Amino acid sequence: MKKKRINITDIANALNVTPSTVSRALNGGGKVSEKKRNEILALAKELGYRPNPIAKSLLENRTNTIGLIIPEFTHHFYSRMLAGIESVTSEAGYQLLICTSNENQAQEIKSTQTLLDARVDGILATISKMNDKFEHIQEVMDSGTPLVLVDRFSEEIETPYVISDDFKGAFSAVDYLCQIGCRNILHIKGPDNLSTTFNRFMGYKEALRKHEIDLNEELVLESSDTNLLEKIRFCLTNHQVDGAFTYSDYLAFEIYKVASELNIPIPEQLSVIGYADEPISTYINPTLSTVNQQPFEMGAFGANYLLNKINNPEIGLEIKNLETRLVIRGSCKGLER
Amino acid sequence: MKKKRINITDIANALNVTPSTVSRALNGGGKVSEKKRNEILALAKELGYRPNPIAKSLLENRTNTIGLIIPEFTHHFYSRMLAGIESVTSEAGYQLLICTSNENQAQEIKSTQTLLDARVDGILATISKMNDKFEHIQEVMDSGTPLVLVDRFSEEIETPYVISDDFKGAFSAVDYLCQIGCRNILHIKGPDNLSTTFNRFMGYKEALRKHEIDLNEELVLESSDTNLLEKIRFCLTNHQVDGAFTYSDYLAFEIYKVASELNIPIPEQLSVIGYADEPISTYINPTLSTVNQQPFEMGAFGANYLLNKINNPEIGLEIKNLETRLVIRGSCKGLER
DNA sequence: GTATATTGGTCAAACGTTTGACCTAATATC
DNA sequence: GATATTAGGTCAAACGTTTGACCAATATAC
Repeated sequence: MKKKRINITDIANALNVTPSTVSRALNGGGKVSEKKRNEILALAKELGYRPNPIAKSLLENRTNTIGLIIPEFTHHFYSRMLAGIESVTSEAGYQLLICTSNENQAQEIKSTQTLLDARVDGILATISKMNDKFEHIQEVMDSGTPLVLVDRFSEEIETPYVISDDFKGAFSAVDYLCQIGCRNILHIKGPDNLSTTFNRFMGYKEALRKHEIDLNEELVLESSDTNLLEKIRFCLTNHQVDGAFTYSDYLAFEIYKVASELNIPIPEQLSVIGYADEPISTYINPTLSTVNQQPFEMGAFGANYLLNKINNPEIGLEIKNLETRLVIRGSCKGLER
Repeated sequence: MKKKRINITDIANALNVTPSTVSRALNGGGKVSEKKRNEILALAKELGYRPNPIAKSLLENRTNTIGLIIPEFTHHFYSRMLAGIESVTSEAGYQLLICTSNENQAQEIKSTQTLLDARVDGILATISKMNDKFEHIQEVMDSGTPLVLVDRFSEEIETPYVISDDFKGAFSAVDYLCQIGCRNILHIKGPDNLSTTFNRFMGYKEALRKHEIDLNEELVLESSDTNLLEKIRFCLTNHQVDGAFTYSDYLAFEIYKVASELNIPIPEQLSVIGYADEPISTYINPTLSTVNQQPFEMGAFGANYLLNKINNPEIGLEIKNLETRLVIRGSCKGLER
């Protein structure tokens, strides 16, 4: 059974003043003599008074809470993002109400409803992979609740975004591969319909163009392909592939698998760069070069952005493209030779 | 600017009834004619009425929110645990307020304060690694807020626990190593002062005892040792080590490193079992055998336990020891041979 | 035909806090 | 000495909801 918390009226009664006076004493709003104020402060401290934020919320129509919707907890990327978000919100004295969508639109809809019902002051969300309906997002925007979307972009929703610069990230990776001498660079694309898939592919193409390498369509594979391993095997065998850039680190591991099978040494004969900088990358042999998306910074930036928007509702819609960081490890030849 | 939400009084005014009637109509508490109820329900739906949980909280002295304190987001174990917790709380219609301690006691203290201030209905926490003060935990208990601790145990705190059965987990691993014929089994202990470290070590010893193998103190190393690699090297070279059981998967990778250096083939000459079933384990070569602690189930169980305790405050203090699951992969010889 | 129960509602308090409006006594201004 | 100002408070409404107490009208029981 919850113990009764002492409240402002208890203090008021004990000192024969009104709750208003106690409130003003505690919040420093003039109108109370130095003597009374000290008495009140002392008693409040002694009794361990802590204001009830619920009463305050009801009155002020704000909860000091921000709502978060993420697709999953279990991906390292989202964990780091979450850590970044939490570091900012907790510092700013905001609480964090968390929901998952499990990449499931129905659950995402339910989550937005939950957060709106809870009267959060703002929402930070990563839309789920499978999305074709946007009414629930529109409803959030219509409600006047500040909304910032992170990580994934959708043309259909006009709101501030904080995303990672996939184009530049991919470009930097493939540019590096070209610089170390790769000429036949394989690319494995991500899931269809994701802006990230598209942008990384564009970055790949742009880097090839910069180095005057013709795009070879046969070297572009789809991760969704059911016999992806087969296709990789075919490419490695027949196209003198000397470099590979994959949509994710996990896809890079598929390349490792086939390369090891075919006795193609990495990095001597094949340089590989993945994407996301999964922790696994440093444990695998050889350690995997990759593009770090700085998810912590992304979360932190998004949270700051949202807090800003909460306090300055007139802030417009902006798309913030965060820098990535190319991390070169054992899976690539070095630059100097 | 937040749009005004329509409330019970708006509906009441529109239909010329009192808020009480609307409330009773919505909550089905008799005393309202079928006709009026339908009118009210229809209008509520049309206007998109959603009850304000804050007002309800103030009145009922419960928030339908449970608070969570975890040491980190970024460990796979805690991510999974979090997922388990969320699956239960969201299903039960509870919200989740999340804080991190960053394994830092000061922050843990701040977090408990935050959660108590927020008037959460219960707290689920994993105490931070470094803990010597317990007043803040005591304060939670004194406040009458139901508390369930997960993952880590401390003798100093008397409250329900949901922990993983480290003793049995370790026992099953070492028992397996013995069964496949290992006789000189190395163990690397975890951080001092952690109950998990102690219990896993006890499980290791008990399994040796079962198989009538004398404990060789020289085969027991400390992960905190600054020249751990050196020590492993010494053991592998001089003690004919044929099995290894480590406090964590990461420590197992240290063994991989030294074994590869010394050209000791795994699993032919050395079988290795780690602990925690990090996702990395299936990507490393050879894939690592390990003890899965079922963190998702742990989180789910803890959350269920807490919800139960919230609704039945008289529930006593129990220590629930969850089963682990031994996962045998490429780093161990098979049972039949 | 009176007493009683039932139906369908209203009223007001309560939850804890803040805040504008008001009040009184003392002090300052001229 | 009359008036204005100030300091130090009090009062009550407000936030949105629930709920026990009350009430009037109708239906039921005898």
